[in-house]
Amino acid sequence: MGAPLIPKDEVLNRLTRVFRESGYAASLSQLSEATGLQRASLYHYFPGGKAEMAAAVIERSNRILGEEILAPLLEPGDPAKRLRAMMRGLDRYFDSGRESCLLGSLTLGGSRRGFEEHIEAGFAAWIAAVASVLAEAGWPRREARTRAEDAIFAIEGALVVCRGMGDAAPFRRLLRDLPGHLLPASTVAA
Amino acid sequence: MGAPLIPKDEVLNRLTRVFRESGYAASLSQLSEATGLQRASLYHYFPGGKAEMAAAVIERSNRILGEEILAPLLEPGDPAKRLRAMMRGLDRYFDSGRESCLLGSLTLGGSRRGFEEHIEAGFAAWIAAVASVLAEAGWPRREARTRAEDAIFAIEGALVVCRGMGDAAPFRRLLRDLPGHLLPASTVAA
DNA sequence: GTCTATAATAGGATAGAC
DNA sequence: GTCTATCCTATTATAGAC
Repeated sequence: MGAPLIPKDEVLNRLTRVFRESGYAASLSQLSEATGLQRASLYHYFPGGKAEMAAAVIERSNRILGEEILAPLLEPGDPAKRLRAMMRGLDRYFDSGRESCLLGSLTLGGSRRGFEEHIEAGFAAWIAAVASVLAEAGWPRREARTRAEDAIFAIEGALVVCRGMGDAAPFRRLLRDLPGHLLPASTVAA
Repeated sequence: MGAPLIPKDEVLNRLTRVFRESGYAASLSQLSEATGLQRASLYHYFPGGKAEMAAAVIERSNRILGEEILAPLLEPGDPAKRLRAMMRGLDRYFDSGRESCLLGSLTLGGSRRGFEEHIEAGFAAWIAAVASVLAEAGWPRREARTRAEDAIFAIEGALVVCRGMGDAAPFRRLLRDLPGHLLPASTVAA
């Protein structure tokens, strides 16, 4: 005893899995089992308990979203290609529709717990990044914004429905079709 | 004591509210408070406990979905008008984006509880009804099906994102725009 | 059909040894 | 940094009176 069993980053990975699957209803038993750490050890990393674990997991998830999925959107180059790069990032992140969205899962259960602003920020950054590419692709600002919202709606909804239907295929189909639906007609083939 | 305080249908209404908000993580305390019935009285109506309450609530919700929201889609008349009638039904059902989707909320938490097929059936009926109208409006069967899926994705996703952002306006905007996006160009103005 | 009372279990969190 | 042991509360569920 004394030496870390796994790096804190790996602890966060495993906590994330549980929160994605169960939302804030995730129990300390589940979180303990997933990490291989006893309850008390989790409190060493997160003195604030479950609320702090959830907050840490969201903050990190938002950082990864920005660095690994939204980053391609902000680089120079063909907007259509960048959009397709984001779709590939999402396919990986959501394991082709088999994994839930952490932000979406944590919206359930209403009452205040102190990480609402992180959820809001995550969705906002995602929408803003997509809107920025669509504006660059030729859409007026307003149109780019609503199309970006629609894109995130479609992705989040596909995850919900595919979970409910027990079939992830429609999620993969959506990722394939989305760039063509979002871009102006003239740039689709680009 | 002995006489029913409220009709069973009203009990189901109130249970539904809680499950929509909290998913299956809803506690018996919450369900008891929402109905005004003690735990033991809930077990009188639902001997199978929480799982039976959830199952009853979904079955009834699916019936209402069919009768009050999908019914307009299956009547004769202009497809565009019928689609807009469904949007009005959804606006009511989801309280303009302020209320969550019961089916979506209950997809969280992974493990088997015996009502997965009701969730699946609810989504399937919804998609099939929309696809049927879109086919009638002129789309080939395959195209009608994928557009119907996309419609349900958008609605479910908008509910999730609006919950996360604390702003229901984008949901109302989506309901306004959807018919125009779903129908063939020639029929949009009809 | 509703209640009070109770049981048994699981939940979140803390103290303190090593 | 991890553990065992413990605390208190909440949870699900049942028994039985009225």
